[in-house]
Amino acid sequence: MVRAGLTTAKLTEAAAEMADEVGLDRVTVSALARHFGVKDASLYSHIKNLRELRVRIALLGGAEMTDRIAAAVAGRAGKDALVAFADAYRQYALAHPGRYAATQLQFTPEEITDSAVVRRSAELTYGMLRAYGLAEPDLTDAARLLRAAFHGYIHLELGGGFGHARTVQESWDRSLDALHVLLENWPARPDRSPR
Amino acid sequence: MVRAGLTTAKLTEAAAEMADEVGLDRVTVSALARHFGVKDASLYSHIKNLRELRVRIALLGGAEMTDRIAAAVAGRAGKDALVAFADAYRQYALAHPGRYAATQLQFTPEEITDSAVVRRSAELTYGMLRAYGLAEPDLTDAARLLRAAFHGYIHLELGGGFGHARTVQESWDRSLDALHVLLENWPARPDRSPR
DNA sequence: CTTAAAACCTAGAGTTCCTAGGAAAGGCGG
DNA sequence: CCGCCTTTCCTAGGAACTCTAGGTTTTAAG
Repeated sequence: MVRAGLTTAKLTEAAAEMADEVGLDRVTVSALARHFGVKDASLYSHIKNLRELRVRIALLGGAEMTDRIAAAVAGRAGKDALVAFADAYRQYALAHPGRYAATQLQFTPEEITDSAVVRRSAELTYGMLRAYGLAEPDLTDAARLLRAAFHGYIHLELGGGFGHARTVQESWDRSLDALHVLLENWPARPDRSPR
Repeated sequence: MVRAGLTTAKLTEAAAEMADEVGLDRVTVSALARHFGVKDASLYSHIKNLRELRVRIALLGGAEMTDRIAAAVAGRAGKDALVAFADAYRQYALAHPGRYAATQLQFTPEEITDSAVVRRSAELTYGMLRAYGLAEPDLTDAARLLRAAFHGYIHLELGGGFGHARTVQESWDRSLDALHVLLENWPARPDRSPR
């Protein structure tokens, strides 16, 4: 009998593909074992449990995504960089919804501490914002708002949360215009909180 | 033997409470049956399946949330309304993370068509934006960006996606300031797309 | 009191996650 | 070539969960 020759990497790749095709929640250990023509129990030599498999999908997706974004923003600044970042983000998420969904799981610190993905992603965001000349803590606030807007948009789009009257692409482009204007006119901080 | 006197409404309420306490994915039919001291199969007289239970949690959460938001924005306009809307949104989501998570499921059209929640939520958003004097399609674009930003912020906050150096509350307040400025200075539409 | 609906039950099929311990394949030194 | 050891994959099975089919008991209305 010829063996499947499984490795953790092969399992992760197949699981990621399956997640993109049928949805993350339908990636089960059983389904993955069936895909390789192998018994469920055989997978547990390569992964600790289902949770670990999902975290691996997330780390794979996160690394791929930051690679695409890094390539997109390279050599750009200001609005060019913002649009390139955002479009690369959105295109990856739409092309790989399962991997993207995995990146949105809640992680414990030890699940991601040894990974460079988080740090790299933060560096990219701050680099993209550099041209706008913001200083801390405005920089952090702006980065958080951007991340939230990007993720929220994708999440709503994937979930069908938008009607069809106006295409999402048009709204997305106009929202990026608006966010660019926002970053160029980031409001001055009040000396003390008026609220 | 005294009967539990189950109804669909009681099940939904208990399930929602359970979701807020232990997380939506740990709300199971079995756990709910145990909670009422009843066998699993007994619940299927009141709910069709687990999916329906989750949808009901979502509709309950959505209705409660729009009620809170409606009360918060009543009598306010402009930035007051924006801040009231956003704060009510965030406070509900943080106080009821399980219900809120349920509202983010992907629904089929027939699961929500008979519900007024979606329409009411849209009305609130457009009403809140009225003072900014936007016309379509800018109104739709702005509404989408706001929804995305709110949801993205909450999602990242609940998932622990933010570091602790700066409190989320501060960033949130500053982001609302920024969004207010943005809405007051929504960029003019280009006659033809320059991208 | 009768009766019919509603609430709850037993029994069981099928899926999934995961563990424990055993067998077989492949590579390595002798 | 051969024994040996690591890795890969297996059988067996427990526990939890979803859901169906069909029966029994409670409740309330006539």
